[in-house]
Amino acid sequence: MARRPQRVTIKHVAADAGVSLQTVSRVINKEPNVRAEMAERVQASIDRLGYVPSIAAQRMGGSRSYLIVALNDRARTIADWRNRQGSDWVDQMLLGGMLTCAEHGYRLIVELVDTHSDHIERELSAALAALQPDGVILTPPHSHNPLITGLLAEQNIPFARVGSLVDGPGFRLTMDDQHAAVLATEHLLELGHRRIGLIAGPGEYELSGWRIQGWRSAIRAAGLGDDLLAEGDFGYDSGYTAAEQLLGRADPPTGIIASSEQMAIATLAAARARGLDVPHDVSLVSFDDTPIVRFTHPPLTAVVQPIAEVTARAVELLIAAQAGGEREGGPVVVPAQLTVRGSTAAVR
Amino acid sequence: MARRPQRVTIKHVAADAGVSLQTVSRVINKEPNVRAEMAERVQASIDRLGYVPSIAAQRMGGSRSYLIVALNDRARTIADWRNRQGSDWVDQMLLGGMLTCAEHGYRLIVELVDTHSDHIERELSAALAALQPDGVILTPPHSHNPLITGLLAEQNIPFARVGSLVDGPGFRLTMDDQHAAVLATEHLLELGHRRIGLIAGPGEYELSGWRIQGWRSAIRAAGLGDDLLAEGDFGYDSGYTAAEQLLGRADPPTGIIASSEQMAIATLAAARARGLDVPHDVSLVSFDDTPIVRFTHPPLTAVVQPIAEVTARAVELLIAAQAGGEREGGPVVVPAQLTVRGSTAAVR
DNA sequence: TTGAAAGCGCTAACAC
DNA sequence: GTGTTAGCGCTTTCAA
Repeated sequence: MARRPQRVTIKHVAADAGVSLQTVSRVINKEPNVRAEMAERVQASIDRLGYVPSIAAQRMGGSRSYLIVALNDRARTIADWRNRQGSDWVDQMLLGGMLTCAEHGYRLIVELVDTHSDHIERELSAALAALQPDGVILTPPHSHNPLITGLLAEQNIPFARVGSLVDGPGFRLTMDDQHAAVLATEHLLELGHRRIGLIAGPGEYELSGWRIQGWRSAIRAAGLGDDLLAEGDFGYDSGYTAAEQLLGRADPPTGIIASSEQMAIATLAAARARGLDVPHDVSLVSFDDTPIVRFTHPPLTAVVQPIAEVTARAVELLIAAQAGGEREGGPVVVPAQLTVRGSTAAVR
Repeated sequence: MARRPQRVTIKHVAADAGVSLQTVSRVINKEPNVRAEMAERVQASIDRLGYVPSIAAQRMGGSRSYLIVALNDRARTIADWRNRQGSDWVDQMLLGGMLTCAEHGYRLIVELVDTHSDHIERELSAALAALQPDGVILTPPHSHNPLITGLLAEQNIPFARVGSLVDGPGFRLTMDDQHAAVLATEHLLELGHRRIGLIAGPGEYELSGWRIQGWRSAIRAAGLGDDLLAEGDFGYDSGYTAAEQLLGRADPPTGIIASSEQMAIATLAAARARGLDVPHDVSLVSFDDTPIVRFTHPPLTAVVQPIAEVTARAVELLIAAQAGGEREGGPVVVPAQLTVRGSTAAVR
């Protein structure tokens, strides 16, 4: 490959504007202590020459890298992709994260790491060393992994923990899963259901517990028992098993809330296999509003998780932290909502 | 924010191994002219210290940036995302691109640019200046945009053109849309259909033409007429209109091939609105095997486009080009396949 | 085969 | 307010 052509550098701008490098640098970084008139002149040169700073050079100079890393679970992400079932989590993260990054001159880089790997620290350290990101977004189940959070804290890299509320360093963001579970449960209660089951996610995810709490509190507030609980791993097979377990009881639920899209469609299939009609024999709520759940028959009532928005907020927090804003306070909550579709109906 | 802690740099490794910086650099970059014994010693130090080179510094030193940019159409990508209908194109690109990048120590960065913008060159130049990627992947309709390809060629940045066959610089990759259209058409012919319509994509996409050619050649080979042609813009509304147009004819098709997921589900809806049963009154083939088309009723027979694999191949070509391999020759073809589902049946 | 010197583009720290 | 100096971590010369 031939060498790259001559780039426009800060030097060219400085020469063009007849000022020092430093002044140009100040203008680029919107620092104070530059006369407006001077700033304008420099900006004019920048525009004329079409100068854009190299982020590699900026990073080398000791400033930011303008890179934010989104860390996802490798196994789950790849599995979802291969299925082409796109839990669409990554898609939504990319949307929210990347657009917000772009607004601030940052880029988002998606990285996958093994959750259950003993060399997780090495993998993460390598990524941090290579990229030197200005911030990291952690998604469950990484969000509360002390190996990860510890490393990040130690290296003084701002990070956001999505879906985690346990104490510790890092910004915390949630979609208020507990409240979302309450919404879903109350929706079924209002339709007259008295036996409402929950297929929870794996205990390794904090949000699995929150959803159980929300479901339980709503159930109890209605004076009902909370024994219709099963657990899956978010995957289809486990959802099918859990649904069978619930539907096979002597007192089966008339309404089921499934903690993931895959478990919801598995429940749909399990109900159908038993000759049960959804929604008339069993109502079903999915905890994920993916493209798929809107095209099943019937389309599923679902908890809409604002993944894109949460990621956008995470990016903003990280960039603000970079800029020196030492935000403190509680977690950022972007509440999920319930979208009612054909899979829930009044109890027969 | 406090400063970052001391990183492990090439200096530490050099000191640890008792060699010069240059020797370490040679080992990192697997250059020849290093005695095996020496290389081993240096590698041992690298491993022990957990050293990973900074890509910013590598880039500054005049070497690669280890970054590959995937350029997508802003408006379409955002619209798809917002719908949460994920044409899942970006998802699949990210999968294929990012995993392959990771294998070679590269990262993939997704960038969005406006296709129909007059400042497209400025947008692109800015991204190139900031990131200095080692390669760029162009997706339709950017793949044959001379403003873009010209700029890239001029700056000597290797790039891959997905879904474009027109002459010019850059690697060309296709999923053999023409053949895919033949497959879809022949499938319908084998089912006994004699009136097979095509809802083509917009002419601005090269692949729209290829699909028309494939459909036409198969139709003609069967001795049939090729007048059942309508055009959409890949979106739902245009697909609905096109479907109405075809189905409203005096001699409506008994089989329709739609050039996108959205146009396929629009056709499904249009058929249903006319009281037509799919597949018994009209058979339907989608040109995109997204999560959604497998959950419509009936699930759609679809052309499966190997987006992830094409992107993976593109990444490999770009990295090889970086390394000096001046590959020449024809386009890389990763053929699409047909998956038969419930939306196609023998003609009644 | 190895090492020393210079420089990539930018910013921090300091001087003016 | 503005300019000067030094240096980030690495790779490219070039010399040994």
